[in-house]
Amino acid sequence: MNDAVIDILKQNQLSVTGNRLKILSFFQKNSKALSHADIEQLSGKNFDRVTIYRTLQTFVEKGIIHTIPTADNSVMYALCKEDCGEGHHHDDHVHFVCSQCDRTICLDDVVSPKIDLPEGYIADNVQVVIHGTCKDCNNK
Amino acid sequence: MNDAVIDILKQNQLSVTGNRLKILSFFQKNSKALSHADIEQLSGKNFDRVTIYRTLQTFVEKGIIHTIPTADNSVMYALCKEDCGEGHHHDDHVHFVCSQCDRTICLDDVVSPKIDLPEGYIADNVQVVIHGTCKDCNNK
DNA sequence: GTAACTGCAAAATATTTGCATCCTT
DNA sequence: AAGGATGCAAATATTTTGCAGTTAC
Repeated sequence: MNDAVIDILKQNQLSVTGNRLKILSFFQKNSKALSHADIEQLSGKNFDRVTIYRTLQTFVEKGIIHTIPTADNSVMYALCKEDCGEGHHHDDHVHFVCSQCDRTICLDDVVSPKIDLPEGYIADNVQVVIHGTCKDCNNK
Repeated sequence: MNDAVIDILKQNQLSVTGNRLKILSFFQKNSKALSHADIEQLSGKNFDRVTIYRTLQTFVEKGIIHTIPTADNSVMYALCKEDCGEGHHHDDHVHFVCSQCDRTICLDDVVSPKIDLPEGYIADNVQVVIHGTCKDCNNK
Protein backbone atom coordinates (compact mmCIF):
# COMPACT_ATOMS: atom_id res chain seq x y z
CA MET A 1 0.00 0.00 0.00
CA ASN A 2 3.02 2.22 0.21
CA ASP A 3 3.54 1.61 -3.47
CA ALA A 4 1.15 4.31 -4.57
CA VAL A 5 2.88 6.82 -2.36
CA ILE A 6 6.30 5.77 -3.57
CA ASP A 7 5.14 6.16 -7.15
CA ILE A 8 4.01 9.71 -6.53
CA LEU A 9 7.43 10.66 -5.20
CA LYS A 10 9.28 8.96 -8.04
CA GLN A 11 7.08 10.53 -10.67
CA ASN A 12 8.10 13.88 -9.29
CA GLN A 13 11.81 13.16 -9.15
CA LEU A 14 11.89 13.27 -5.39
CA SER A 15 14.00 11.02 -3.21
CA VAL A 16 11.92 8.42 -1.43
CA THR A 17 12.47 9.03 2.26
CA GLY A 18 10.68 7.81 5.35
CA ASN A 19 9.62 11.28 6.20
CA ARG A 20 7.99 12.01 2.89
CA LEU A 21 6.29 8.64 2.79
CA LYS A 22 4.74 9.25 6.16
CA ILE A 23 3.56 12.74 5.39
CA LEU A 24 2.06 11.67 2.09
CA SER A 25 0.30 8.76 3.72
CA PHE A 26 -1.20 11.10 6.30
CA PHE A 27 -2.87 12.93 3.45
CA GLN A 28 -4.10 9.68 1.91
CA LYS A 29 -5.46 8.23 5.12
CA ASN A 30 -7.25 11.38 6.20
CA SER A 31 -10.04 12.46 3.90
CA LYS A 32 -9.50 16.02 4.94
CA ALA A 33 -7.07 18.87 4.62
CA LEU A 34 -4.16 19.05 7.04
CA SER A 35 -2.28 21.93 8.54
CA HIS A 36 1.36 22.05 9.52
CA ALA A 37 0.27 21.55 13.13
CA ASP A 38 -1.87 18.53 12.19
CA ILE A 39 1.11 16.83 10.62
CA GLU A 40 3.24 17.59 13.63
CA GLN A 41 0.60 15.91 15.78
CA LEU A 42 0.17 12.90 13.51
CA SER A 43 3.90 12.30 13.47
CA GLY A 44 3.95 12.09 17.24
CA LYS A 45 6.35 15.02 17.16
CA ASN A 46 8.93 12.71 15.70
CA PHE A 47 10.11 14.91 12.92
CA ASP A 48 11.43 18.37 12.85
CA ARG A 49 9.18 21.37 12.29
CA VAL A 50 11.60 22.60 9.68
CA THR A 51 11.44 19.36 7.76
CA ILE A 52 7.67 19.59 7.70
CA TYR A 53 7.79 23.12 6.34
CA ARG A 54 10.24 22.13 3.65
CA THR A 55 8.40 18.95 2.73
CA LEU A 56 5.08 20.73 2.38
CA GLN A 57 6.68 23.45 0.30
CA THR A 58 8.28 20.89 -1.98
CA PHE A 59 5.01 19.02 -2.40
CA VAL A 60 3.19 22.23 -3.30
CA GLU A 61 5.84 23.15 -5.86
CA LYS A 62 5.61 19.72 -7.43
CA GLY A 63 1.86 19.86 -7.55
CA ILE A 64 1.35 16.94 -5.20
CA ILE A 65 -0.66 18.95 -2.70
CA HIS A 66 -2.30 22.37 -2.84
CA THR A 67 -3.08 25.05 -0.31
CA ILE A 68 -6.65 25.91 0.61
CA PRO A 69 -7.85 29.46 1.24
CA THR A 70 -9.01 30.03 4.81
CA ALA A 71 -10.48 33.14 6.34
CA ASP A 72 -8.33 32.91 9.42
CA ASN A 73 -4.60 32.80 8.97
CA SER A 74 -4.23 29.03 9.06
CA VAL A 75 -2.76 27.36 5.99
CA MET A 76 -4.33 24.07 5.02
CA TYR A 77 -3.05 21.54 2.52
CA ALA A 78 -4.74 18.74 0.63
CA LEU A 79 -3.84 16.21 -2.03
CA CYS A 80 -4.18 17.30 -5.62
CA LYS A 81 -5.93 15.22 -8.21
CA GLU A 82 -3.82 13.34 -10.72
CA ASP A 83 -3.84 15.95 -13.39
CA CYS A 84 -1.97 18.50 -11.33
CA GLY A 85 1.70 18.81 -11.91
CA GLU A 86 4.69 21.04 -11.50
CA GLY A 87 3.70 24.58 -12.32
CA HIS A 88 0.08 23.90 -13.19
CA HIS A 89 -2.44 23.32 -10.48
CA HIS A 90 -6.05 22.49 -11.20
CA ASP A 91 -7.18 23.07 -7.67
CA ASP A 92 -10.18 25.18 -8.55
CA HIS A 93 -12.64 22.77 -7.06
CA VAL A 94 -14.90 23.42 -4.11
CA HIS A 95 -13.66 23.22 -0.52
CA PHE A 96 -15.99 22.54 2.33
CA VAL A 97 -15.35 23.52 5.95
CA CYS A 98 -17.61 21.84 8.48
CA SER A 99 -18.47 24.03 11.42
CA GLN A 100 -19.33 20.98 13.53
CA CYS A 101 -16.28 18.74 13.17
CA ASP A 102 -14.02 21.49 11.85
CA ARG A 103 -12.74 19.36 9.00
CA THR A 104 -11.78 20.93 5.70
CA ILE A 105 -12.77 18.65 2.85
CA CYS A 106 -12.05 18.78 -0.87
CA LEU A 107 -15.17 18.20 -2.93
CA ASP A 108 -13.25 17.21 -6.02
CA ASP A 109 -16.40 16.39 -7.92
CA VAL A 110 -18.06 19.72 -7.43
CA VAL A 111 -16.87 21.99 -10.18
CA SER A 112 -16.32 25.66 -9.51
CA PRO A 113 -19.10 27.68 -11.05
CA LYS A 114 -18.77 30.16 -13.87
CA ILE A 115 -19.22 33.63 -12.50
CA ASP A 116 -20.17 36.75 -14.42
CA LEU A 117 -17.68 39.45 -13.58
CA PRO A 118 -18.04 43.18 -14.12
CA GLU A 119 -16.77 44.62 -17.40
CA GLY A 120 -13.00 44.50 -17.62
CA TYR A 121 -12.26 41.73 -15.18
CA ILE A 122 -10.68 38.51 -16.43
CA ALA A 123 -10.73 35.40 -14.25
CA ASP A 124 -7.88 32.92 -14.24
CA ASN A 125 -9.23 30.62 -11.59
CA VAL A 126 -12.09 30.47 -9.17
CA GLN A 127 -11.74 29.13 -5.67
CA VAL A 128 -14.78 28.39 -3.56
CA VAL A 129 -14.90 27.78 0.16
CA ILE A 130 -18.21 26.74 1.63
CA HIS A 131 -18.89 26.72 5.35
CA GLY A 132 -21.63 24.51 6.67
CA THR A 133 -22.36 21.07 8.03
CA CYS A 134 -20.83 18.02 6.40
CA LYS A 135 -22.44 14.70 5.53
CA ASP A 136 -21.11 12.88 8.57
CA CYS A 137 -22.21 15.51 11.05
CA ASN A 138 -25.68 15.75 9.52
CA ASN A 139 -26.24 12.05 10.07
CA LYS A 140 -25.62 12.17 13.78
CA MET B 1 -15.93 63.53 5.75
CA ASN B 2 -14.87 62.05 9.03
CA ASP B 3 -18.49 62.11 10.05
CA ALA B 4 -19.33 58.86 8.31
CA VAL B 5 -16.45 57.15 10.03
CA ILE B 6 -17.39 58.58 13.41
CA ASP B 7 -20.93 57.34 12.90
CA ILE B 8 -19.76 53.82 12.25
CA LEU B 9 -17.86 53.78 15.52
CA LYS B 10 -20.73 55.25 17.53
CA GLN B 11 -23.23 52.85 16.06
CA ASN B 12 -21.08 50.04 17.33
CA GLN B 13 -20.62 51.45 20.83
CA LEU B 14 -16.93 52.03 20.32
CA SER B 15 -14.99 54.97 21.66
CA VAL B 16 -14.07 57.43 18.95
CA THR B 17 -10.30 57.59 19.00
CA GLY B 18 -7.77 58.98 16.56
CA ASN B 19 -6.38 55.58 15.94
CA ARG B 20 -9.65 54.01 14.99
CA LEU B 21 -10.65 56.93 12.83
CA LYS B 22 -7.44 56.65 10.87
CA ILE B 23 -7.62 52.94 10.41
CA LEU B 24 -11.23 53.08 9.30
CA SER B 25 -10.46 55.88 6.86
CA PHE B 26 -7.67 53.80 5.36
CA PHE B 27 -10.28 51.24 4.47
CA GLN B 28 -12.57 53.85 3.01
CA LYS B 29 -9.91 55.58 0.94
CA ASN B 30 -8.44 52.41 -0.49
CA SER B 31 -10.79 50.46 -2.68
CA LYS B 32 -8.99 47.29 -1.76
CA ALA B 33 -8.44 44.94 1.10
CA LEU B 34 -5.70 45.72 3.60
CA SER B 35 -3.43 43.54 5.67
CA HIS B 36 -1.99 44.27 9.07
CA ALA B 37 1.26 45.21 7.35
CA ASP B 38 -0.51 47.56 4.94
CA ILE B 39 -2.02 49.46 7.82
CA GLU B 40 1.32 49.68 9.53
CA GLN B 41 2.74 51.19 6.35
CA LEU B 42 -0.13 53.61 5.83
CA SER B 43 0.18 54.87 9.37
CA GLY B 44 3.80 55.75 8.79
CA LYS B 45 4.62 53.33 11.59
CA ASN B 46 3.04 55.78 13.99
CA PHE B 47 0.94 53.38 15.91
CA ASP B 48 1.75 50.27 17.74
CA ARG B 49 1.56 46.83 16.13
CA VAL B 50 -0.43 45.64 19.10
CA THR B 51 -2.98 48.39 18.74
CA ILE B 52 -3.46 47.47 15.12
CA TYR B 53 -4.05 43.84 16.03
CA ARG B 54 -6.56 44.78 18.67
CA THR B 55 -8.32 47.35 16.52
CA LEU B 56 -8.73 44.94 13.62
CA GLN B 57 -10.00 42.25 15.92
CA THR B 58 -12.53 44.61 17.45
CA PHE B 59 -13.72 45.74 14.03
CA VAL B 60 -14.17 42.15 12.90
CA GLU B 61 -16.14 41.29 16.02
CA LYS B 62 -18.40 44.29 15.52
CA GLY B 63 -18.97 43.43 11.89
CA ILE B 64 -17.33 46.59 10.58
CA ILE B 65 -14.75 44.73 8.55
CA HIS B 66 -14.39 41.10 7.49
CA THR B 67 -11.50 38.82 6.75
CA ILE B 68 -10.88 37.50 3.27
CA PRO B 69 -9.76 33.95 2.56
CA THR B 70 -6.31 33.76 1.01
CA ALA B 71 -4.40 30.72 -0.12
CA ASP B 72 -1.16 31.87 1.46
CA ASN B 73 -1.14 32.64 5.13
CA SER B 74 -1.74 36.37 4.83
CA VAL B 75 -4.85 37.76 6.47
CA MET B 76 -6.65 40.47 4.55
CA TYR B 77 -9.44 42.70 5.79
CA ALA B 78 -12.07 44.77 4.00
CA LEU B 79 -15.05 46.91 4.91
CA CYS B 80 -18.36 45.16 5.29
CA LYS B 81 -21.49 46.38 3.65
CA GLU B 82 -24.05 48.18 5.78
CA ASP B 83 -26.14 45.17 6.59
CA CYS B 84 -23.37 43.42 8.50
CA GLY B 85 -23.44 43.68 12.23
CA GLU B 86 -22.22 42.15 15.42
CA GLY B 87 -22.42 38.40 15.13
CA HIS B 88 -23.86 38.22 11.65
CA HIS B 89 -21.63 38.81 8.68
CA HIS B 90 -22.93 38.84 5.13
CA ASP B 91 -19.51 38.69 3.58
CA ASP B 92 -20.35 35.95 1.14
CA HIS B 93 -19.68 38.08 -1.88
CA VAL B 94 -16.98 37.57 -4.45
CA HIS B 95 -13.38 38.61 -3.82
CA PHE B 96 -11.02 39.31 -6.66
CA VAL B 97 -7.24 39.11 -6.43
CA CYS B 98 -5.38 40.76 -9.30
CA SER B 99 -2.20 38.97 -10.23
CA GLN B 100 -0.85 42.13 -11.89
CA CYS B 101 -1.28 44.82 -9.25
CA ASP B 102 -1.73 42.38 -6.40
CA ARG B 103 -4.78 44.16 -5.03
CA THR B 104 -7.56 42.25 -3.34
CA ILE B 105 -10.91 43.78 -4.23
CA CYS B 106 -14.40 43.14 -2.92
CA LEU B 107 -16.91 42.76 -5.73
CA ASP B 108 -19.87 43.55 -3.55
CA ASP B 109 -22.27 43.47 -6.47
CA VAL B 110 -21.35 40.01 -7.65
CA VAL B 111 -23.46 37.56 -5.75
CA SER B 112 -22.03 34.23 -4.71
CA PRO B 113 -23.46 31.48 -6.86
CA LYS B 114 -25.68 28.71 -5.67
CA ILE B 115 -23.74 25.47 -5.71
CA ASP B 116 -25.12 21.96 -5.81
CA LEU B 117 -23.50 19.97 -3.05
CA PRO B 118 -23.38 16.20 -2.69
CA GLU B 119 -26.14 14.53 -0.67
CA GLY B 120 -25.93 15.35 3.00
CA TYR B 121 -23.99 18.57 2.88
CA ILE B 122 -25.62 21.77 4.05
CA ALA B 123 -24.10 25.13 3.14
CA ASP B 124 -24.22 28.10 5.48
CA ASN B 125 -22.24 30.50 3.38
CA VAL B 126 -20.24 30.49 0.21
CA GLN B 127 -17.02 32.42 -0.21
CA VAL B 128 -15.49 32.90 -3.60
CA VAL B 129 -11.99 34.08 -4.39
CA ILE B 130 -11.17 34.71 -8.04
CA HIS B 131 -7.63 35.24 -9.26
CA GLY B 132 -7.11 37.07 -12.50
CA THR B 133 -6.56 40.52 -13.98
CA CYS B 134 -8.56 43.48 -12.74
CA LYS B 135 -10.24 46.23 -14.72
CA ASP B 136 -7.48 48.76 -14.19
CA CYS B 137 -4.69 46.43 -15.21
CA ASN B 138 -6.54 45.26 -18.31
CA ASN B 139 -6.81 48.83 -19.56
CA LYS B 140 -3.09 49.45 -19.51
C1' DG C 1 30.57 9.34 -4.71
C1' DT C 2 27.36 12.93 -5.24
C1' DA C 3 23.38 15.26 -4.79
C1' DA C 4 19.59 15.59 -2.16
C1' DC C 5 17.38 15.40 2.39
C1' DT C 6 17.35 16.04 7.36
C1' DG C 7 18.00 17.99 11.91
C1' DC C 8 19.87 21.26 14.94
C1' DA C 9 20.79 26.01 16.11
C1' DA C 10 19.66 30.45 15.50
C1' DA C 11 17.64 34.36 13.28
C1' DA C 12 13.70 36.76 11.69
C1' DT C 13 8.89 37.49 11.84
C1' DA C 14 4.27 37.37 13.60
C1' DT C 15 0.95 37.22 17.35
C1' DT C 16 -0.65 37.30 22.19
C1' DT C 17 -0.74 38.77 27.00
C1' DG C 18 -0.10 41.71 31.19
C1' DC C 19 0.08 45.92 33.08
C1' DA C 20 0.53 50.81 33.84
C1' DT C 21 -0.93 55.08 31.73
C1' DC C 22 -3.83 57.93 29.06
C1' DC C 23 -8.09 59.28 26.79
C1' DT C 24 -13.17 59.13 25.84
C1' DT C 25 -17.49 59.49 27.66
C1' DA D 1 -14.71 59.43 37.93
C1' DA D 2 -14.93 55.02 35.42
C1' DG D 3 -14.28 52.17 31.76
C1' DG D 4 -12.25 51.54 27.69
C1' DA D 5 -8.14 52.25 24.59
C1' DT D 6 -3.26 52.63 24.01
C1' DG D 7 1.68 51.70 24.28
C1' DC D 8 5.46 49.38 26.11
C1' DA D 9 7.72 45.17 27.61
C1' DA D 10 7.88 40.56 27.32
C1' DA D 11 6.19 35.96 26.42
C1' DT D 12 4.77 32.85 22.89
C1' DA D 13 4.24 31.10 18.30
C1' DT D 14 5.40 30.80 13.50
C1' DT D 15 8.43 30.73 9.60
C1' DT D 16 13.00 31.16 7.40
C1' DT D 17 17.96 30.47 6.87
C1' DG D 18 22.64 28.38 7.35
C1' DC D 19 25.31 24.63 7.95
C1' DA D 20 26.99 20.08 9.05
C1' DG D 21 25.86 15.30 9.16
C1' DT D 22 23.20 11.63 7.00
C1' DT D 23 20.78 9.11 3.46
C1' DA D 24 19.02 7.85 -1.22
C1' DC D 25 20.39 6.79 -5.68
